[in-house]
Amino acid sequence: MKGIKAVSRERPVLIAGPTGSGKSALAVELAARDGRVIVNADALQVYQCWRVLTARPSVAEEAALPHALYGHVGRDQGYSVGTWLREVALLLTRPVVIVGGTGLYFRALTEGLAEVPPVPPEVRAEADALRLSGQINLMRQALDPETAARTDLLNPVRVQRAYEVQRATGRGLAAWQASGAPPLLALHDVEPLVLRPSVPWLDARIAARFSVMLETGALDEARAALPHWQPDRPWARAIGAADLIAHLRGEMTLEQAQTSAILASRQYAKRQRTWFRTRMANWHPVVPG
RNA sequence: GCCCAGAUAGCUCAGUCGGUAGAGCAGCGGAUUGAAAAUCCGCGUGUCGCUGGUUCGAUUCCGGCUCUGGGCA
Repeated sequence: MKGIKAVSRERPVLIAGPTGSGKSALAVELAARDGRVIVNADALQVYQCWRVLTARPSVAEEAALPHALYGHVGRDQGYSVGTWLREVALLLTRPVVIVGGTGLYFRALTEGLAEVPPVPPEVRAEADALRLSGQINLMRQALDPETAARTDLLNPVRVQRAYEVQRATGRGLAAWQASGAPPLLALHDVEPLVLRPSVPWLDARIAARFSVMLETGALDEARAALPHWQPDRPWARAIGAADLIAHLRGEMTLEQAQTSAILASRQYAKRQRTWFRTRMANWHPVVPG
């Protein structure tokens, strides 16, 4: 890939990019050149149960160079930006290239994440019950004015998060977020790269990639996940997972599952593009292809 | 060849008792501080198949034509 020579050998490198844009290849190049550890910044590639479906590096690729935070989380373990950030902090003693597609993770890394105590499982369970029974209003009403003002009150999961923090800590989310924590890696101390492929180029890659996934075992992974399938769990949110499960259950043809998964990937890539465009405007753009 | 039903947004369709039309999906734009590959918000001009007629006015009613289903031969 062009322009790599200009990338500092000393500073940590961050690589963000939409799904299928070729981030991993770029990370490998820089890791090989500078002896960096490749650190995952993708919310789904942390799960052990998916490798092919989440386009995680292969066993051979993981063996060839040091990788961290890939496939190290079990189905039943909780995981979040906070968990990820704490894990990354422990890795920064070595040269790294942090690569992934999760904008929120990069945001937390370079702008800091408020230190909010963890929400106990019973509070989460209570809030889940409220959301699932459509009682968002009850949760909305429990918020303090400051928190309510900066929360998207039409978004159930945002309301639930604010409610959970209020309930668990007796303090509003806004108050917690006001005491901002310093970033682990400020933008001016790193080499921030963002891949910005053209839409047609990426669409073609996404479609081709899903075919390769099917040829290299995506269905086997889905088959293995089938007995444990719980659509609401974070690991089950991997794009294409629900479609392949539906196919294995005889609810749709493989072709339908493929079409649906490719569509979902394109829509995801679009959301990523929006994040990168508006929130990574000062990152260094790299055009692949 | 005849009969019936359709032809409206990229797709599937609704609707207009005649005053130039609207949903879902797709697409586009946006938000996004602990489930983020999640979740949420905003955006709808399209020869209403073509062509005559009636009418102040037709996508809407009438005739013809074309195409697509289905049926009868």
